[in-house]
Amino acid sequence: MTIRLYNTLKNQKEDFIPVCRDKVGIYCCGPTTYNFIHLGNARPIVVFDTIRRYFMWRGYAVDYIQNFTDIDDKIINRGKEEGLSAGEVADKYIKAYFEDARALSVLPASKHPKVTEHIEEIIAMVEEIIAKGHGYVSQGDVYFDVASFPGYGSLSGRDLDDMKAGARVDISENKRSPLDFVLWKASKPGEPSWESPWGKGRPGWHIECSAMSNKYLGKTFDIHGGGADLVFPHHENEIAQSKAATGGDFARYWLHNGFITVNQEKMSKSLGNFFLLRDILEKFPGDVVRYYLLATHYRSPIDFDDEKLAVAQKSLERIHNSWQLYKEAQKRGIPGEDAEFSELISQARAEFISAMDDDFNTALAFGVIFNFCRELNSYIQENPAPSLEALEAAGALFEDFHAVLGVIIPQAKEEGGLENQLMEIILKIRQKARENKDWPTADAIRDGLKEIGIILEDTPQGPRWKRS
RNA sequence: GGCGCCAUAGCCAAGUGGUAAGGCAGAGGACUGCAAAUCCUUUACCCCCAGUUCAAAUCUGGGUGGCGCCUCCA
Repeated sequence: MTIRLYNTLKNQKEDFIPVCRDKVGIYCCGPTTYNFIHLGNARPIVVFDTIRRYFMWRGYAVDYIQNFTDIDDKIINRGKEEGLSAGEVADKYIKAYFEDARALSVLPASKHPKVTEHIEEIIAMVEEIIAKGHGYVSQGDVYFDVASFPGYGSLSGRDLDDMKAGARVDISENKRSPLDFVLWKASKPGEPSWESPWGKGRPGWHIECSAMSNKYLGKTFDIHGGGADLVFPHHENEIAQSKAATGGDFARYWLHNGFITVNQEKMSKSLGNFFLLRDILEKFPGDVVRYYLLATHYRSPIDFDDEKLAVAQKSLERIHNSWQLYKEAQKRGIPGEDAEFSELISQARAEFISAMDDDFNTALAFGVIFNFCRELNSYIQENPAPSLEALEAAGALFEDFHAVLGVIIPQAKEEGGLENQLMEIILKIRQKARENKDWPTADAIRDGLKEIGIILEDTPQGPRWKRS
């Protein structure tokens, strides 16, 4: 079975064939570090983390590169507002990025290269582009000569004439054509700058990804990911630069995630309708946010509001409850196998793989998981002495789901020593009351606990509690 | 003006030719002192019109509605 994925380059699903057997190289455009990330930024981070995890789980050695754009006009401006240097702004938000990513169970990339640490490579690539006749110097700036590159527009499916017709391209006297874009930008006095053959300046907005992907993944690699709004011009320009400079194929497969909208409008910084991830995380746990992002296929748009997260939380609880029931069933399991139930487990695993193989259909995969949970719950409920072997297989399947999706197994409760001891005493007293059919006392304890944020449930296996 | 995407139950959301996954909400039932959790049952002819086909939510054409990109943007 092969993994199929939707390639923006061809506008269709294709079988995934890696450049190098059993290895996958993925480059994903990371954030520009001038602010905390918002929910819209979080989507590609979670989506491509999941895709990366799936490849790993399927046995590929994955090289996953996600950059930080740590020098840029917006960072410089932000520094002026906050009274910090550009470097300090970048450091601050890179640190914040890792905190946010961890909350969403996003694994660190194989490498997180920064633009400012790859100026040498960038300059070398710009020189190469000029040497091959695709770039030109003008007033200390270096531009890419779009007309010199025949394939320009193939990713975004547009042709040069159409774009010229649109009056929204930046007109600059330094450029030969309005479509040409900056490779190297002369710096203004007081701005961060680096020495180059063309004078002091800094990299243009697209060259960094070409230079860094080339350094870490080579001139031809497997997958390039990012948000759909990067298709044009960012990714189009990357293709032009990279192919012009290296002569390689650059990325074989281009994957793009859809947007998050608010009231049917794109969530974006320019519209001001964005929600910072850290604000959302104050109201909802990270795994709920991650589940919410993965409950819809990655290419579809998602509309956001608080209720959606509340629904996501309830849905995810269903999975977590099933995990809890499984843990409890383990305690009363008996050695031996159960062929019928084991068959259901392998079926669920096969369905999960088939869903994920089909362009990483996490929405379908969750459907498989919910079905599996129902079957497992039934099995546990109907069998006073469930098969340990079957339960072990079920647990392994949960672990597998979790390895890919990252939200299946609830985060372990902290071992609050005193809290646990107190709860033990309280539950013992309440149990006495229940035995005496003193329902008012039993209910008063349960209600009282609820008020301080502890949910108590009486299950056939005894009382169970958790912090709400 | 150019290019592209989407339209499935009260809400969310899979499904891209063979007669509609899943979640939330709702209704009924089992279990329970009650509640929760869990289980069982139950809720859709897939925006409209025309066409292709033995067969279409799924393909084609037209229409309506919504969105995105073409400028920094995940």
